[in-house]
Amino acid sequence: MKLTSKGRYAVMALADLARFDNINPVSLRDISLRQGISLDYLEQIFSKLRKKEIVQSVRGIQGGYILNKKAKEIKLNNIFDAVDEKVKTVKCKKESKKGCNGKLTKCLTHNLWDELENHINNFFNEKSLEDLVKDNSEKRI
Amino acid sequence: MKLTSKGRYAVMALADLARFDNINPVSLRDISLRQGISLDYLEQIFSKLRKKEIVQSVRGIQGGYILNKKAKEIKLNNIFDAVDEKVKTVKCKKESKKGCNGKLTKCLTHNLWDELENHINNFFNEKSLEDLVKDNSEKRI
DNA sequence: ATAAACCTGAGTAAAATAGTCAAGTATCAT
DNA sequence: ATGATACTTGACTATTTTACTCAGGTTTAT
Ligand code: FES
Ligand code: FES
Repeated sequence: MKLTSKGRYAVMALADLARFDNINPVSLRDISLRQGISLDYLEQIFSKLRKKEIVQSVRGIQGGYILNKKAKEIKLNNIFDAVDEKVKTVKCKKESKKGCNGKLTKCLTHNLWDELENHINNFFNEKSLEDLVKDNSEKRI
Repeated sequence: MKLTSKGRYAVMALADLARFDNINPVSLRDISLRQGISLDYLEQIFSKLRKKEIVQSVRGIQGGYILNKKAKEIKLNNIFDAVDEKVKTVKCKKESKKGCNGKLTKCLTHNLWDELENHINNFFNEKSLEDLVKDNSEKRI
């Protein structure tokens, strides 16, 4: 059970963006340099974030990205969703009537994994970008 | 973020074992048939479970495996540990002084991932095999 | 005009996963 | 004794996923 780079970098990059987007758009190049993430990879990630309306782009020179909502309103959940980092614990298709064994009953562990999935998603639903930035600025004092 | 087969099958197999180990050892062949898990794969898994003293083996005809502790005392945590299904959310080495960026400070998101890791592990620490079996026998009534 | 920066899609190397395969050894029922 | 059952071990491999890279655009401030 591990976090993938895509999810990790998306959150990292947005945390960076949230800290610096006060006045001007933030360029991916800057984020790339500050966070040590490949520029090409960032572009992939931000393309998805833009499509899900988490960020807005500003083209041209001096351009970059800005948050499309308040940091408080951007939950980790939204970010993960945008970059397709999904929490998947059950093996069966949830909406299907069939269990992972192909039978009509759910397997012995289905409920357990389902609980786990909820447990993890609760965490992601509660944490916002703001929490992240706050947490870090507090630490810097 | 997903669960791997190894972890999933380990828990599935042990849940099966916990339900049937009243009198006789349970053979992997039976578990394989009931749960639809490849016998060869089960052998890999149970080898690890035995080394971590979660199950005991009984060789020869009519042999199989039995739980080495009460179902109540076997936490998901122990199982996952045994089969090397580890929860890994931070990118850096935890004990290292360096962050994932190579710098001496931890990255913006380090604390977040650490919290997440704890959050997930709490779940695994609380759930026991007994919970699983109970949950399922209740459902069957 | 030109350089900074966004935008898009394809392609690929490496790692992890999810097994399979082969060749044993121990024990028990008969 | 002996054959069948079932555990034991280690190597091997196909598939999938991940984590990028690369190449070629388009937009816009200066
Ligand atoms: S995970 Fe849903 S039935 Fe097994
Ligand atoms: S994850 Fe620990 S420093 Fe980035």
